[in-house]
Amino acid sequence: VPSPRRRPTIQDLARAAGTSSSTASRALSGRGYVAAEVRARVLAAAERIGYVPDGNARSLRSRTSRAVGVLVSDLRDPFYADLAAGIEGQLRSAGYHVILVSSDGEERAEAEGARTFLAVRVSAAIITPVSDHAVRLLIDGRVPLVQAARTADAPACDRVLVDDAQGALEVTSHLTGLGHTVIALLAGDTARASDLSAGYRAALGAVGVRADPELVVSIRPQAGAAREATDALLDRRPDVTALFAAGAALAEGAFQALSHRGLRVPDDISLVAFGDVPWMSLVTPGITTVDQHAVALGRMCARLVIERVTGPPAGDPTVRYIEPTLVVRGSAAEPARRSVTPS
Amino acid sequence: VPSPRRRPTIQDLARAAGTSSSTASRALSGRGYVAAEVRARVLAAAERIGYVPDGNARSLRSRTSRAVGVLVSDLRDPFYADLAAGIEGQLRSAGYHVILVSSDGEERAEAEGARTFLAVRVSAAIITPVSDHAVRLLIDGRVPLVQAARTADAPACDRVLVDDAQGALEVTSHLTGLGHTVIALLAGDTARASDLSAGYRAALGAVGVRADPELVVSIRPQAGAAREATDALLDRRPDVTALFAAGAALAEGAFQALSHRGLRVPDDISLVAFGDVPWMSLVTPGITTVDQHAVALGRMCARLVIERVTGPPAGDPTVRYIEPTLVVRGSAAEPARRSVTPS
DNA sequence: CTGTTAGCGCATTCAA
DNA sequence: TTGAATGCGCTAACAG
Repeated sequence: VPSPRRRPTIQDLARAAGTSSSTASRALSGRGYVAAEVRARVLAAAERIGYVPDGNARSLRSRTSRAVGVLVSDLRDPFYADLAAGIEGQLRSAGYHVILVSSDGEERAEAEGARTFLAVRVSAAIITPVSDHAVRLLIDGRVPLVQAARTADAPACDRVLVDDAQGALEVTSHLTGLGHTVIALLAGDTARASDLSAGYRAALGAVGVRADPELVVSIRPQAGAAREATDALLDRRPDVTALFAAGAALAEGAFQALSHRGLRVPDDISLVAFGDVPWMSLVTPGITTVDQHAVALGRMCARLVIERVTGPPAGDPTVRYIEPTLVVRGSAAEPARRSVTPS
Repeated sequence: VPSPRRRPTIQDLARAAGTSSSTASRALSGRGYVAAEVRARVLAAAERIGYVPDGNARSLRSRTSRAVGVLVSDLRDPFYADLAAGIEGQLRSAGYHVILVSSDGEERAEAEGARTFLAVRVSAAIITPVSDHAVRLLIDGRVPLVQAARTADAPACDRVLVDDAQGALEVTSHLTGLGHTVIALLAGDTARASDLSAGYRAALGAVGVRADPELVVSIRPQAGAAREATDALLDRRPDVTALFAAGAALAEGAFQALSHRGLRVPDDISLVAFGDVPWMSLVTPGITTVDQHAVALGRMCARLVIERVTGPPAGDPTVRYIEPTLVVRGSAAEPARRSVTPS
């Protein structure tokens, strides 16, 4: 049957089922009393005439929506893709749908995305903000908010964080356990850098070595920058025996720089990373790193946001942590005696 | 100022600007006559009181929406992530927002997603369907549709496709050009497989060799399956000198199987792929492959869908092609004389 | 248990 | 050029 020009409304449905529209509405939503027999009749009619409730009208009237805004920095980055996938799956199975914005790290796009969320009356939002402008906008608009994996310094709201300090501690300890003491840290200039470097310093401290500021370099979190930085670092400090690249893209750059220099991993130098992406298990040797469980992180964000939407009013902001896991592969080994240093 | 409990409506805005709500509406939308001075006053007031138009009310009344449904098979797959990123960016800059569903390849989720799109009255949809159920649903609902990178055999609609046959032809020709004739094809059991294998066969035909059916294996498009299949294939046919893994995940599995067997690439065997993902440029040697330009593909889908929404009524279904590009790295070389075959 | 009534916030007639 | 009136499709009160 060629469907009618106009989409069937609840009135059409009511007519087809021989009831009033409010009864039809109750039958569909399950709220309020409806005779079982009538209910069945309505459902059957809906199926028959191909009735699909209009979400806009529904939201308008009921002042709620099944939409959740999701704002990530860059969908092409596997971390955010996994995060988004986790969020989407969990929300979908709870009956919500996702409005997705990938800001490409641009403040402009972020703010625009936040405004979109306000406009469509999302019932909540999950974001990984680079600036706090978007956060402000959303909070001012009274949108329940959870921040994922970042701690934009500004206003307080629910967060789900990766325990960056713990992860960095573990992977750095792995290095010190192997005997390394001259360990360089390549960190991205993001909100997460301070926790990461705290973990790094803690691990060094635990074996009685003071972090050397010259070995800590902060750069844009991109492979190209990491390549250059690694090169420069190694020129300056040929005594480093291990490199901690605190991010998947950084590890990529570092890895390239190392190969390019003809340095063998881990024989000549050890390399560890933060964040697990496919290539790390494909190269030889595999990269020892820490898995941040991005999908699980996404799921937890979704769960938290649903609690906030369906649960009791406010309460204090919640912070939950995802415990990352050390993944030992082959890229870290005991330091070699490379140079002719007397000692 | 702590914003009021209730979000400002256009009535509040009208009051604040000293006009009627209809004038305010015209001032905001830019449709119809409004004195320049009044218009400025309204815009200023909107800014001041933090007015954000209610998208639901707007859609309900105007029977249009700025939402586009995007349904991909698996966000965690870099191809779909890139595709989604391309779509989202292009749509956003055209003033649309994205409702994203990642179906994880499940028909169930796909259909559910399609129903969501209908419910929220998206003005169009872009999908990579595994079954045609979702396609049907959307077409029956008169939703302008473009299919991305897949040709679900069922109903005709706009499509943007990767020229799979051409890409496969190029990469296989690269192999034959090097002197290979015993080339195995590892293909996923997807809608794209037939074009891919057509290109493969064409390349072989061009140098006068008939494709050996025993060398063509069709499997689930996953690394694990590819690992096993590669192993089995090499046991059966130790004479193959090159492997074409027609998909990034397949290439991953094949690569692992090869390393595991202690086969050196490309000295002992050549490997080429279809689809470019980060690890392919990080391993040594880099994997020779074909770049399908997923982001550009996404952008083109978005452009096409916008044309359909804003342009003249219908017209015949359009098909556009993305031309993939051969990326030569080091994983293919002249075939070695490995076995003691008497020539 | 069911039907009637009344808007949700907005864009669009139509008169003025 | 502006304002008053109307209803998009639905659900929440209320009365039966």
